Amino acid sequence: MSPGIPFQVDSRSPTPIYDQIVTLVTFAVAAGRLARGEALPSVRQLAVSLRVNPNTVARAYRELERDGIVETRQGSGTFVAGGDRRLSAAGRRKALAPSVDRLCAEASALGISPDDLADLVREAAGKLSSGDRA
Amino acid sequence: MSPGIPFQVDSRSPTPIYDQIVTLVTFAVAAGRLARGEALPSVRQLAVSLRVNPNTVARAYRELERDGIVETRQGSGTFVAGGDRRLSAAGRRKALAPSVDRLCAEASALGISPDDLADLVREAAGKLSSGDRA
Amino acid sequence: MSPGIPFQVDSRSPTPIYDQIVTLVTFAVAAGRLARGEALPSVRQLAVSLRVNPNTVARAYRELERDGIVETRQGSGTFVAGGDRRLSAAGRRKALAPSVDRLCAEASALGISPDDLADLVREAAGKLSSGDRA
Amino acid sequence: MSPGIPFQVDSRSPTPIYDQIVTLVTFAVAAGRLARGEALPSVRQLAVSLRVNPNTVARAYRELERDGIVETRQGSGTFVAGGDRRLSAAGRRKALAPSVDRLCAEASALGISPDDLADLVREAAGKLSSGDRA
DNA sequence: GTGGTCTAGACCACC
DNA sequence: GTGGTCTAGACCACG
Repeated sequence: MSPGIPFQVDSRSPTPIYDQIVTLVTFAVAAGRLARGEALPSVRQLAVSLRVNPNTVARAYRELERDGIVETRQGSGTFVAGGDRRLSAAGRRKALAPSVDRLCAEASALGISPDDLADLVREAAGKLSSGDRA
Repeated sequence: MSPGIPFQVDSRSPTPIYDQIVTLVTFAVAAGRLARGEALPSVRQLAVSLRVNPNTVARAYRELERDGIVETRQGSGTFVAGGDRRLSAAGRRKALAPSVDRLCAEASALGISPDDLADLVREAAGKLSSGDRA
Repeated sequence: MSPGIPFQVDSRSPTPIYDQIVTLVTFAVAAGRLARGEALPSVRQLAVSLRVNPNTVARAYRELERDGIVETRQGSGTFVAGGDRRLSAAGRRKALAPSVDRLCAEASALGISPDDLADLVREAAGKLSSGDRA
Repeated sequence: MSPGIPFQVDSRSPTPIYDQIVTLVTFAVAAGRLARGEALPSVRQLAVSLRVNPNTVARAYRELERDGIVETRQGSGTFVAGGDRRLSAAGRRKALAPSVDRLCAEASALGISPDDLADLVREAAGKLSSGDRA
């Protein structure tokens, strides 16, 4: 997972941290950036790297397992599960829609035009994808 | 306020509803879309329109009052407060930054490119601003 | 907190209950009777002890947090915040002045002399401080 | 009434203004400072003198009438009612007890000793009774 | 166990 | 009509 997902988490967000982790992993699998059978970082590793309580990571992994996204093999670690969870380009756009809508509502309230907002987003996303972090 | 804010709220969002209302009103004032002295919808009205409990709206208004964004006059209603709370264009962009970052992280995990994301956003924002409703 | 505040609340008072709680805690901190870092009773505990709805206590704690008087740690409890909020003797007398004035106005209307009033007050306060209870 | 009651009202108090007026008049009658048959100031007069909405004074008079404390005679004014509502010294002290208790609780939370509190009160009451106001 | 949010509905104060 | 407080009780997140 290290060389893939810009894995960062916002502890001040109202979205629970474990939920942010679930979303990011789910999305990474949907995008094929985490391949079938690939190992996820250990609970402790990821907890350290995200500066988060290990319980929180453990809970995220538990939910991912419940969703069939990952599998835990006792004593060996957590791995991306077997079934194909990749989404088409359209499916991935659809998965992102609620977040997009929420941002647009805020931008609209702030009086930021669609074009200006698109520019802001392109710029921020560009910065992210150059300087990734696991 | 009628012709101002595209006032909609997502009850499934992890962000508390009262917080969404606070954000939207704060942003609308920052953008100058709610003018000084202008009346906000009554607690009950807005509750009906958002399909939310009046207490939830009341809490949002209470917090907005503590923040000095609005003033309430007993028996008369809630109004945008006196001091100028408008923000410059740069200030408004900055206010939006955390939400933009969050979206970009999700898009990155989904493997959506900055350009594609920007297009998605422009499109969604465009739709919103054409068909408004308070 | 157990051996600290004579914590009682008057539900018939026009002063909202949550406000009475805020005042009492704020005063106790100002007096140094609640020390920095000390735990407050849990919301549910205090609610039972005051025979009040938990929501009412929660609201008081929320306001105290916004005022920087206490800090809440999720899943752990509510604690007196770090900054020093203690007041000098003069400051504490000043904080009490409005309540004193109000009582004096009532006593005056009742035709009770300043000396008699002082005696009444000394006596009532003495009883309170002997038989405390949180 | 002019030369009797230190008639002042605190608009920031959570106690409704009309209620403060009711209390003060009731107490003045209990003390014998307003005699049977004596005229109260007109609604408008008192409203001006207290800088308060006439409706508020009118409501106070209405409640006083309901309580049998005063009588309204159409076209002539409001007067202290017939029955003897004066209280003994003990009765007057008892009427004041709730207010005394409330103050003592606050003082206790502030860590002010009964003796110090009594001094504060004597001083404030003394000032009040020298410089009265209608 | 902790605090946090939300709903439903009652009652009060003010204009 | 307006906002404000309170209760009762459900459900969630976090440790």
